[in-house]
Amino acid sequence: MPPKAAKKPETAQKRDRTRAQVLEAALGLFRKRGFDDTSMRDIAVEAGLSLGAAYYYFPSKQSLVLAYYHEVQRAYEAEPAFDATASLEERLRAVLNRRLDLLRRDRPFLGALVRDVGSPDNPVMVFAPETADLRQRSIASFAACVAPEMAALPDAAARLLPTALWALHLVTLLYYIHDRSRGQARTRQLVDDAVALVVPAIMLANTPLAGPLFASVEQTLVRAGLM
Amino acid sequence: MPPKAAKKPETAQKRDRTRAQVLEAALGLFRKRGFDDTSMRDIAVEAGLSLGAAYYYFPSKQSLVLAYYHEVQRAYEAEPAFDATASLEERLRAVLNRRLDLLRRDRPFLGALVRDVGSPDNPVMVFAPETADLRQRSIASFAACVAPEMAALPDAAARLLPTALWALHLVTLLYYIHDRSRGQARTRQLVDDAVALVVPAIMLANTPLAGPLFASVEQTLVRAGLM
DNA sequence: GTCTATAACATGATAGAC
DNA sequence: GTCTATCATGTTATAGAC
Repeated sequence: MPPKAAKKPETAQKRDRTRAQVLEAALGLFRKRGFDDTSMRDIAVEAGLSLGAAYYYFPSKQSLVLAYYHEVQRAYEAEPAFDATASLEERLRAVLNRRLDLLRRDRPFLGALVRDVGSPDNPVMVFAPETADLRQRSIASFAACVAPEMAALPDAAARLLPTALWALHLVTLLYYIHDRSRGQARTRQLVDDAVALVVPAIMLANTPLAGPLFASVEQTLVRAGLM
Repeated sequence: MPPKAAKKPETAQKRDRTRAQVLEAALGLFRKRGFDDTSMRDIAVEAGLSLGAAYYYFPSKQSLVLAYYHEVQRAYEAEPAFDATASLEERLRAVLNRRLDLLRRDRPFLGALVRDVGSPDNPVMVFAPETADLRQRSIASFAACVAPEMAALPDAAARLLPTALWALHLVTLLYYIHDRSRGQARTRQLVDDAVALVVPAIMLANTPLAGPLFASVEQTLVRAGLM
């Protein structure tokens, strides 16, 4: 029998409920006052618990961030982001914009969440082993978006494409976080422009000249351990 | 007369000396024990000052990071990184490797320094207005490296090139920080590979087909306020 | 064994005296 | 300019309730 199996379902349910309460309290306060201006004590009070109890469920403030990431990815996967019969351009725009939509409410505190991108020791950073699962699921969702085109592409290009699109997604997110334009219109424009540039590039990957180029790029990334 | 002019040169000198002492103490401790394991109290003691006095010179721990950035850029500009008669490939490799060399001693704590990349409010982040001067100087140093080629390129491509190379530099730095291979050999390999990919791309920018492409890219970046 | 509460610690940062 | 005192907060230790 699995070691982590719940012996007492009711207990597990209570546990999950309390945990969800803490996360909910945290996100509510983050939205109202920002990440840095919300202390673990505030979160505990809001959740009706003591500080120690809050730490029992979330061993660090950053772990609340990780839980939030999971929540966002789950929400994304909950319903399809694009119409499979639409054009490549439309599908890409739909996916990238959907991700922005999902984060819209939380944009003011996203900056605090994604910090520590550069710290190799931080378990919550975008490239950490601890977030590999989320990363893979995110890349897979881009693969699903361009599945028809991937089938037609040369192998190396096809293997590169989903990760490349995920990287584009990260860039748009970073821009989104810093975007102070009304309704973040500039980010939406950037998405449109970037997609308009990327689509022809994907098509060009089918030309014979592009073959060796993509193979070289892939070799570089593989050598670097990035793929 | 300028408002910030030194009325009493001796005082200004002492001030600068004390400031330098604090920075020196901080960097020494960062190198020995890492950024997070060095407290402002440790730094103050090492510099022979009280905590409050240390904060008088550096209003935050992050401001020590900014001072460090300035120091590195100054060191880079102190002597030419490449031989102007060398090939484009050699020059690019020389510049990128030189920047890694300058940071080699401090690599273990670089991760802590570059964190907060995503926080719009952090004044020390790579894209903040407060670091615009450093960013411009860094981009300019790449422009100097490819000056001969820029003259031969179409306008849009020429304007894009230095910033693009600076972006490549940032990527190699991020990789360097996480690189645990012996002597960070993998980063050096990545630099070689990336330069080998980039140089032909720069040459291709001269073909008539590439003209509109670069113009589109530039328009996108300008629209986004990135150039 | 599962959960919760209280106390204490370390540290970044600030206020005010001199 | 420099110091001492103090605060706020992330985190840990520990004791005990159920």
